[in-house]
Amino acid sequence: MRPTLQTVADELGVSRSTVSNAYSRPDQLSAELREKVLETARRLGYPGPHPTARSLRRGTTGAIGVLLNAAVSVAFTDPYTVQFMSGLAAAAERHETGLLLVPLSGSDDETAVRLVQDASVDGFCVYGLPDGHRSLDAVRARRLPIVNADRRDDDPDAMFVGIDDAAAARTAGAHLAGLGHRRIAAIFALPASGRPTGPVSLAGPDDLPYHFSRERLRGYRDALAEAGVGWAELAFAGAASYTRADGAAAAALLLDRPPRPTAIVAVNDMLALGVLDALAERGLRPGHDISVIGFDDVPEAATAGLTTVRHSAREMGRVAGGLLLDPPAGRAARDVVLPAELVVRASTGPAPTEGAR
Amino acid sequence: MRPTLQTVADELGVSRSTVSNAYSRPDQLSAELREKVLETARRLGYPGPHPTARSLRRGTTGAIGVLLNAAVSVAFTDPYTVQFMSGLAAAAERHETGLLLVPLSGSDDETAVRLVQDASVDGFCVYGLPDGHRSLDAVRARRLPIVNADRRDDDPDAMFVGIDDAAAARTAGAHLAGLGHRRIAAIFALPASGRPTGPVSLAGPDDLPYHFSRERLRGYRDALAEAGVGWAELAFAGAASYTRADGAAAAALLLDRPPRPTAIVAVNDMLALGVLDALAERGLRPGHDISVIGFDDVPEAATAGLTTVRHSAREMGRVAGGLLLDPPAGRAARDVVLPAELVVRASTGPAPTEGAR
DNA sequence: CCGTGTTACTGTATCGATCCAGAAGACTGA
DNA sequence: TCAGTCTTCTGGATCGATACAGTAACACGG
Repeated sequence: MRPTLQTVADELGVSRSTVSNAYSRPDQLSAELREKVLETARRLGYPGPHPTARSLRRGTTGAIGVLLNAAVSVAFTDPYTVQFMSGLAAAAERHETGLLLVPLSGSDDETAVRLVQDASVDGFCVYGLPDGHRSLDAVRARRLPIVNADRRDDDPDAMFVGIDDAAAARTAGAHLAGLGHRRIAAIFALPASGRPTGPVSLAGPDDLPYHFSRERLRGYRDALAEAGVGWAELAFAGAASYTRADGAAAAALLLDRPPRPTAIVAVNDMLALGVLDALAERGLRPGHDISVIGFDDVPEAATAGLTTVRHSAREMGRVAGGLLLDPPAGRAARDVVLPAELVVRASTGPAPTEGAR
Repeated sequence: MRPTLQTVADELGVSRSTVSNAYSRPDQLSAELREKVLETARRLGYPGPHPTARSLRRGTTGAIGVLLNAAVSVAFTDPYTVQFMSGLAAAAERHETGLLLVPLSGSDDETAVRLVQDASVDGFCVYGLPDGHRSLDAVRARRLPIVNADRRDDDPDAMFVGIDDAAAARTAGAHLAGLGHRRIAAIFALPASGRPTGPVSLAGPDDLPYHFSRERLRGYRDALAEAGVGWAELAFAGAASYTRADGAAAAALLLDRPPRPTAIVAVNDMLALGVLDALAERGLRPGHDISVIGFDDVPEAATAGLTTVRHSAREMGRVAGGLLLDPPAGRAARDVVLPAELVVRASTGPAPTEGAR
């Protein structure tokens, strides 16, 4: 039988409490006895206090749950997510805390809810889930600390970390407009509800289920409106996921049917890189024939010469972890807005003059 | 106060067991009563059975622990690890199981042990830890299922998944020898014991603390010995970590002091890609001036034209998860050796004739 | 020698569920 | 009709620890 505290206590003729204290509160017993206890434990093959039992009694688990928007298996291949996780992990390391990845992806709603309910964690980091995802109710029901990363919802108790997406997008939009672009298309992704990549009509940014996409599109809308380009004049394509391949597929639809836009904005870099792929396939020169703007400034963006909005996913992860593991007292401090800036690279340039090509 | 099973039971005038059954064993009570219980629970804001309490009673936690060799924060940036994790996550998803990342990196030995002891998991996947890592004893003491990925140790109970590293390396070594290479150097990494990247002398492969490095070097040794190249004729450089940058640094040491090798083999692709970087910096042509072989065939290897040994990290992760979550009956089936094959690309070519350059 | 502390350890209640033996009632078949 | 089975629900034991109040022993100042 697996040895327990009691086993060790009996062997030594001391009380269970004393053995427990030997592990968790060394100041509660003499150094000699403690040594004797630990030695006996070693001899009996007692691996130390049972983590689950300890968690139950203590009321804390030493782990935080991470809810990812995509399949864990996909998330790992997305550089932005990887950076975010890397920051989160750094924070967890500092607090000697584990990271429990909750695989929500393939699961139906019911399973997703159960997974959230069953997660032994002290708090949740919700990363990029679409609004209204079934698991969100389950998360709230747990009444644990929650930090939303790159997303906001109507939960007044949830903490937040992210950037001012709308403001950043406004800057990017102004940049485009300043270059003379008027025929502009936008690419975003829609949750994997089986919806195919394709052109869509969009009454307004509010129709998008992802907070960051929504805000970013809102920023573009405002900036372009200021330049005299109305919402109705924009073209849209919805990708099936936030991946490069789907970005390329979405771009293809925009490029292959007239009127061809002079600029394409994507709500993140992966989609934008896909756009560049689609341009390359067609022999179109980014920044000359068609301007492209991404968002996030993942490492590949620099290599590809992609104009984008730079902010630090890693820092965001770090802050998210900090908020969960060491929540600041003030309510205001639980809402962290990180800086972001437009990085102009070769993928944007003056709009080609009408009929020049 | 947070509602418990009892709260719901009292409200409804039924027993605690019945409420429990409503959640966990629907066949044990009538559909109507179950609906009433769930409805009451919803009304009271009861989030479902407490995961920790349930785990304690049931004896299972619904999560598996992952011990990574590097800082979690670094691991996420290594493509091979990412692929492995992606496979592991896929397996976890299928079994509705969480993945608990145990951040061992920055921690001193004592902390590492505590983290392992405190992890609420049903099993451990040990991935690429160096032999003798302190946490390994702690893992064994837990007496949980263990699967070693890409590593073997002397624990007879541990399961295994990996490839036949030595055989694969032998094939690669034969390839090099067949191309006429005789002045050959090898690059590997040493655990982050503060040891700097630098040239080292190595009595034999056995001195390496990483199983896979050891085996791979062993394979090269055998193949080269067969071609008449003795161990003493080989040059070595130890990198501080398995990263591209450290690979480049290690390669620099080999390239900048005569006699310059005609071929450099690295125990993984990241180091090898670093070697290519170092070559590029010096205007040396891989496959002409210097041949380079990696190991793993990460996606970047194809782009870089790197000759390497292909095997699937993703599949390995998947198998590791399967072994943990659904252990096969037979002892033999708990030792899975996946296929691997040499992929010859542009980075290897005939050895330059002496003094040709 | 008493009162007050301090140190070192014990014992019981408790964390929040699940398990399992068993009871009560309904149903079945001969 | 009555034993036997099924369905539905109950109650107590239990998982393995920690918290906290309490006790005994010893020290120390006055």
